[in-house]
Amino acid sequence: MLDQRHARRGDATEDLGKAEATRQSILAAAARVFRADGYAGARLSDIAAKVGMKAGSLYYHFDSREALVEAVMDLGLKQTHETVAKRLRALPPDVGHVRRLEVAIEAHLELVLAHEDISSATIKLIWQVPAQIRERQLADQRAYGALWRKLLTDARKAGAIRGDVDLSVVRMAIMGALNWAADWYKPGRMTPRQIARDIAAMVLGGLAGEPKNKRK
Amino acid sequence: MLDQRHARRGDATEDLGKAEATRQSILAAAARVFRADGYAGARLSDIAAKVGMKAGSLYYHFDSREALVEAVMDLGLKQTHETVAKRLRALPPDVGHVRRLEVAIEAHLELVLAHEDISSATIKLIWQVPAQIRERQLADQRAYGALWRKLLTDARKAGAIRGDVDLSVVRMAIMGALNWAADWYKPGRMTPRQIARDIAAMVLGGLAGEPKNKRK
DNA sequence: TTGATTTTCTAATCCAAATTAGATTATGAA
DNA sequence: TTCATAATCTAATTTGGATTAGAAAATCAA
Repeated sequence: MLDQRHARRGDATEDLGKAEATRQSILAAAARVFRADGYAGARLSDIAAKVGMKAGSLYYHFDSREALVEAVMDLGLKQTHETVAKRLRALPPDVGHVRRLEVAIEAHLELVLAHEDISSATIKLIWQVPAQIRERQLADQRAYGALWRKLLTDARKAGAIRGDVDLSVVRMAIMGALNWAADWYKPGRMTPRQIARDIAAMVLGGLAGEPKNKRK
Repeated sequence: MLDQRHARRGDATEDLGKAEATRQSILAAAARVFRADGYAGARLSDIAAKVGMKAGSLYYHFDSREALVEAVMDLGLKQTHETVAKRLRALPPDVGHVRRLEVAIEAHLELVLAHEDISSATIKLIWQVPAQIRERQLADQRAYGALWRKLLTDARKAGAIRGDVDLSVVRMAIMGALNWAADWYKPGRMTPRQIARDIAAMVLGGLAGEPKNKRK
């Protein structure tokens, strides 16, 4: 479909052909608009304008508004999953379970708070989007959920985390604490990393009592 | 506007006059529909049907779709705030700070998970609704936020919670963990109270290490 | 250049709901 | 009963965007 005979040099990120390139920028623009205005409030014309085209032209790249939002979410989920997984893989193999959780929390949160990022749009959209799209999306999220489930069950097996709480609840509570940040965070006072540390400290160490390791 | 000469007996809950009574049932129906279908997906005709009337008739009670959703949210926020505050007030004055936090967490979560409740609709709607409504709503939430802020700062002053985390972050993380539950919770496996206990255990005691008080 | 193909634009058309106007029915006081 | 007002209904009308069809413009291999 795309004739690429001509495009055979440069790195993988650059070399996508024109259609694919605009497709990407449409996705980026859509993510921003959907994120800012919500699924209901986002207009195709807004998205198109951000890319410098007219609403109708979007249909050359996407079949419909719904197809577009679904593409955004697919990409966002994949990005989140891959980024977190990569950060975990990059850890030395002897790193403790609690530290691994801490790293996962930081990685996820940084994606959530990344300005104009597709990951955060995805998170916000999941409960706004038509039910049918949501079903598919939630199904896809299982794989990412599994990553976290494993993180937690491994930690428990090793005795690194307490045994008296339901791990599904814990997992969702962590997701909630992190994802909610997409909504209230305003850049300035604190960096994503600082926020991640505080949330990790609370989740892992608990609020009650004195800190295990006094920070700073 | 409402002639109540005739309605001068019975308790306060019963005696609202017809208009006010249907207004209430419209709000309840709207909460359910908005909660289930999202702001974008909810149709006035669905809401009207649930009350047993036609879409047009809603306009006798509310100026517009937006006015309706805003009324739902106002009521939901007020309900949440009042319920949590009441539960805290009901506590003996010598109850410790950590326990007070625990109670607030339980109360909030039970509202969030209450089936067909206006509180939970409000929480879900906040990020779906048009920006202008959201602004007003977030402003109103400050009062409720202040309740939590006080809970946390009092606890810290008393040395009941660790001193090395930002309390705003903590507060929002707790809200996130609790509010997110509105989305994933399915009645059946666990009760809202059990979930609340696990989240409170994590937030207050931390995941790492053994539980302070082994449960059950 | 040229023609084929890809990409975008313009200008309808479509459509699902929100909204409104006026008619109709309920209700309760006299 | 009767009247006035409250509450609802019916049946348009409006509206804001999504979607589409066909006309331009851009791109590029030859």
